[in-house]
Amino acid sequence: MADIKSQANPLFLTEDEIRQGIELLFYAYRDFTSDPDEILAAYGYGRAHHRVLHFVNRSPGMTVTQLLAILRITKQSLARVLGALIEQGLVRQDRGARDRRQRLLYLTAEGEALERRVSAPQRDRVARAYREAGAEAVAGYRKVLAGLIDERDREGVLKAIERR
Amino acid sequence: MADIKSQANPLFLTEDEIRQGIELLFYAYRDFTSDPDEILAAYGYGRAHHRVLHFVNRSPGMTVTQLLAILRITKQSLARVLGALIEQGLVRQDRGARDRRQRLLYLTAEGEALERRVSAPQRDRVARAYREAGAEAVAGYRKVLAGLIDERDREGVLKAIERR
DNA sequence: ATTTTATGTCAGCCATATTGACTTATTTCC
DNA sequence: GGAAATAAGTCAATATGGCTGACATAAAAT
Repeated sequence: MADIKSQANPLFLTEDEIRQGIELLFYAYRDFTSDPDEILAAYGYGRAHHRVLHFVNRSPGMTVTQLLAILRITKQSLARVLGALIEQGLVRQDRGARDRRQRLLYLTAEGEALERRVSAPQRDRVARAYREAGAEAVAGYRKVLAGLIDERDREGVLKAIERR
Repeated sequence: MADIKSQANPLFLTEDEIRQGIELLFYAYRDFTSDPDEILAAYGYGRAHHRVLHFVNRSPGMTVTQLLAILRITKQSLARVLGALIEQGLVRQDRGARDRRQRLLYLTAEGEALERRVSAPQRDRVARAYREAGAEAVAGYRKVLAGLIDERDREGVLKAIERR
């Protein structure tokens, strides 16, 4: 039916097809992160702050350990970023009720406002790409990206993403 | 036919669907870059070196200006990385024949060998994800990622990626 | 009671990026 | 032919976001 060469054939993947898939991911990620980066720079924050705002907003009450596992950075690295956000009243910490060692993380109203402002163009970008590509393409996008995640924690990540 | 809620409906995108698309990209990119990072660390190189090796390998004879446009970094940032690769015999520079101001970039045999070694697990990861997702999903993946690229240079990027 | 876990903190280091200023060689344009 | 623009390189200073190692405290688990 379709031109064989132009189709991604699952039984015969050329090195070139793979390379294209790699480069597309590079370019998409490059531009996908550029919007928040620009906005945050004006506030004196960076990409690392955005990631914290995003995931705390997404899972209010998450622990520091959970956040570290998601970001895959050391607690010393997180400390500087998280400390700044707490100090400036964008993130709040509560002791865990069940486990009082834990510090549960929440965005303050101000933190939520900044998160929304910073992620707005990023959401718009994804929404536009989704609309233009169509529902079927979006399903494929999700399927392939999920397959790129390390297998050992793929299930957990997908569960976390889809939870609600 | 299918459950409406589980489908990405192009006419009614919920904020949650968008957020999931954002997070999937974050996780996929995080793991996608982890393989080369680990290998390169053993050689005393970093992610920036890998990007140079990748794109010079992909487009032998490209100019410094072209590389800067792709990476979206300053020439001072590139200088350190590119300088190290040249110094250690992984990248070679030739004067442009048409424009002698240009320095055309090529990988040496050694550079090609390292590029292959470093990108191998990354290629394997993408190949596996492609095979498991199937041809239709791959087409969707490509469509959405292309839509995430800045519109002003989307056409140029796609042309560059698909050229061969 | 001991060990493990969750979190925090100090200190030092490295990689990657930035801005700004300036140089050299070459091409392009008038 | 001369001025302006372009391609590339370089020096200096700075910021950001990571890292390792060492150590401390509180609370939970064994």
